[in-house]
Amino acid sequence: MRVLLIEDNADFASLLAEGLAKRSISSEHAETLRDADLFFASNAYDAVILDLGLPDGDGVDWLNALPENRPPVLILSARGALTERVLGLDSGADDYLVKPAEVDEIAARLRALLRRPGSRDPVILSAGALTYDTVSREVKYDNQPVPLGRKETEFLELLMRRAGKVAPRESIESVLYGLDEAVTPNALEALASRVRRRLAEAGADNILHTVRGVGYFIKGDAA
Amino acid sequence: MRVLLIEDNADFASLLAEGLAKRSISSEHAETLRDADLFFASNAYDAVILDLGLPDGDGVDWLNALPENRPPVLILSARGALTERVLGLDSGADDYLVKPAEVDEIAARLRALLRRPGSRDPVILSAGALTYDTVSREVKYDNQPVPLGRKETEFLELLMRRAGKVAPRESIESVLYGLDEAVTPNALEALASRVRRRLAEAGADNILHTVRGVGYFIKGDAA
DNA sequence: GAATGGCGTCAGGATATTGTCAGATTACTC
DNA sequence: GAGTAATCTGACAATATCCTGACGCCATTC
Repeated sequence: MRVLLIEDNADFASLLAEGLAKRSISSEHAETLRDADLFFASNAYDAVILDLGLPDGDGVDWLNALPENRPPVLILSARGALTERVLGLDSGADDYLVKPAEVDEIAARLRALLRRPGSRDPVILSAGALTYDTVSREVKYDNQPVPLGRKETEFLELLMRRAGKVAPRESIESVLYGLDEAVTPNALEALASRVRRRLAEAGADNILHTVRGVGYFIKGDAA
Repeated sequence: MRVLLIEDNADFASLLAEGLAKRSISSEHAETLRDADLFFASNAYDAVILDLGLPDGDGVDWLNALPENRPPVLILSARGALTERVLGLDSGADDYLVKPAEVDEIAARLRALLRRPGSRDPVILSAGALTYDTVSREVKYDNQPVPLGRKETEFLELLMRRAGKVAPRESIESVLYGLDEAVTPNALEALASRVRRRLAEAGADNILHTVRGVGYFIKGDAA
């Protein structure tokens, strides 16, 4: 396992690097975000350990600027307040630890992060000019907010998570309504109709498509 | 988002469930591992919140017994010792929080977990340039979608499942139409004709072949 | 506690799918 | 090459599926 350690305190960094090495995790050390960019451009890492209080910018901003197919990021910060932790996680970090932290736990969390392969979903999903922020749950078309109800939003999110692919009816129903909750098959159709109207009112036409006998889908970015 | 909450303390569980609900995370509650198994067998969850000190066994053991393509698991335990945390994470948990924990943070960590989708691989059958997604029920030729009706799709799926081999008439009929449903032998022929036309319109010619007196087949990948 | 908006249900209408029929076409047998 | 049986295909009608407007209930909000 190979990680990039972004940390401005050189003493702490070397101590941590040594501890990780003992646990078969090799690391490279960047002291600034600029250095981190350089390392990042030329090497491939399995994970990133990111400190937040860096001399040349905020770690969270840097995180947001990373490409989608980045390795998992573990924030390791002295800022331990709840709002800080939530902000960090919702900015796309995969884990958040507060200093001081034991090396054993850092190593264990890195292993946990690497166990789940596959590209992560981006914080913001998009399909054409339509975007969905998975954190704030806002839907926008051409950067203009589209007002949607809870169920309506859930429905759209589900479709955007697999944009371009058809989501089968039963699959949608089992997510929106539980399996126990008895609901008319028409409920979903009414919902789709409402979502279409809302989208049309925002200028988004011909977005939500039906596949008769199967389900619904939204055209992906490619098409 | 839909999570399974495994927690023996009913008061705490309902409090947490309520808090999650306010953040648009719906949850179902299991008090024992046995209950959890039942819920798990019949429903699909996006994530699991797992308490460790349960009446009928240890949560970590239960975790180990789960199948590989399980949803992500967040352990929420009063046991906060370092060794406990490392053990939990190395047993397959994707995150570990120590009680008491803020609902905001739990929600943020759940969102972070869901950003990395595990194995949601669709099963895709293929025969030459023709592909069929068994989940979304989409047929494509040269990555271009082929619009098909329900029966038409069913017919094609059946043939693609045994691509290269001939599917006997009666076998096809018994699948498409029940045994009780009386249907003209011509129904199948009409279906095949329609499917051929649809495929031809998508540029796929000479795909669906007839074996006189036996049935239909599609050439496999080898040929 | 009233008002607002989301959402499930019902009903009527629109549309696509599919079974049936009939005639044309193809493949096999002698 | 003719005859026969099986299959193909176009048109049409029946049916399943879906869309949408109206209504009422429930939850959330002020």
